[in-house]
Amino acid sequence: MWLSSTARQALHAVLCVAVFDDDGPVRVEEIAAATGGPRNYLSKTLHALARAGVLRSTRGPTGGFQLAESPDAISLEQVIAPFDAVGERRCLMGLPSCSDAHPCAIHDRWSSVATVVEKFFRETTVAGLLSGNPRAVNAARNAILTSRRRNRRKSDGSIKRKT
Amino acid sequence: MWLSSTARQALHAVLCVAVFDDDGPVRVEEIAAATGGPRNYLSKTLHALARAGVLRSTRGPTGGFQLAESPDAISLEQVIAPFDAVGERRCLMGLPSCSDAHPCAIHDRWSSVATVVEKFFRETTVAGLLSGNPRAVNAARNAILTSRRRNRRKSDGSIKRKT
DNA sequence: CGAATTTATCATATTCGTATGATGTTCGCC
DNA sequence: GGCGAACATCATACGAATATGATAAATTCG
Repeated sequence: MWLSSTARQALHAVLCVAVFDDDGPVRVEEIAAATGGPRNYLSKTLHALARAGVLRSTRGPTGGFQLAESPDAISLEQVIAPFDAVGERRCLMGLPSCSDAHPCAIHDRWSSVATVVEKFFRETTVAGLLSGNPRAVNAARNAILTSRRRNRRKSDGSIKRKT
Repeated sequence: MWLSSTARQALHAVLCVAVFDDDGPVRVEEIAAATGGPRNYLSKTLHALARAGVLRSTRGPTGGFQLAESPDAISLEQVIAPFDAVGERRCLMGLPSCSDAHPCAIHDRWSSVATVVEKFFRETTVAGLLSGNPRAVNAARNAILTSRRRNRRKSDGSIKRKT
């Protein structure tokens, strides 16, 4: 039950990137340090998010990952979709013939619950997360910042455009 | 997302057994035929359900699986628990420190959704499934019955106690 | 241009859920 | 008791998700 490990990493990574939106790209190394995930596997995950149109990647020095769109245009479903099919509802017992027309014994009761879950992922946006809990957002910022401090990034603080 | 393959098999199997409650035990072979699942793996799954106190198994001829308790005393969570930890809520992003006291950026919004899901599995009972959709229940009965007819079980119809 | 930096990608390993086949164990019945 | 039916269990295999390490490709900057 619940999300796969990769989908969780993806959500966490997108939050890390979103927190630094308008401050230039965030590197894989920094995200890996902040989330504790494996670096190269994370790279693959982030690349998939870029292909999905959620992130934008730039290579070379000063490179990294940024949001591809405005935070309020990115739903959690978009972030999770490449790794975990949260959109397509399936029969709780795996019956292939189960549908609204030919419901299994659990279908009706489960449908109303599944609808709530799907609605959550579809309607919750990255912007919603950012505005929801300032303390958690600051914690994410700090995780990235300490990673930068450790590695003495040349461009520390100089790329910032907004704050 | 959603249930593991094994948990789905378990749900389906319990439904098959429940449909024949009071009609004597149902054999693994019959359940496998009805669900299309692999026989020995199903055996293992059913055994786990027996250990969990959901089913009762008897060996030898006339053996098979029965419900261990009354259908209204068995929740879907009990059926799923041995295979899929649906009870323990986890942080959507995998943060180990995430809790009500130290919520992550998604925690609060997600909690209310997760509560609905957990409540569903905790409060929906096997009896509820049986009473919910007579046509689906009949379909399950027939799947087992045709399996019996194919194998010409000696005790066909002779064990029935109620209907 | 050349060196440094960073993402992209490939080949391979590990782990876990799932599945298979063979064999052991218990039970009912003659 | 002995035979056959049924669950129990073990050894093994397969595949997908996850992870690792090495290498390629792109970009910046001096």
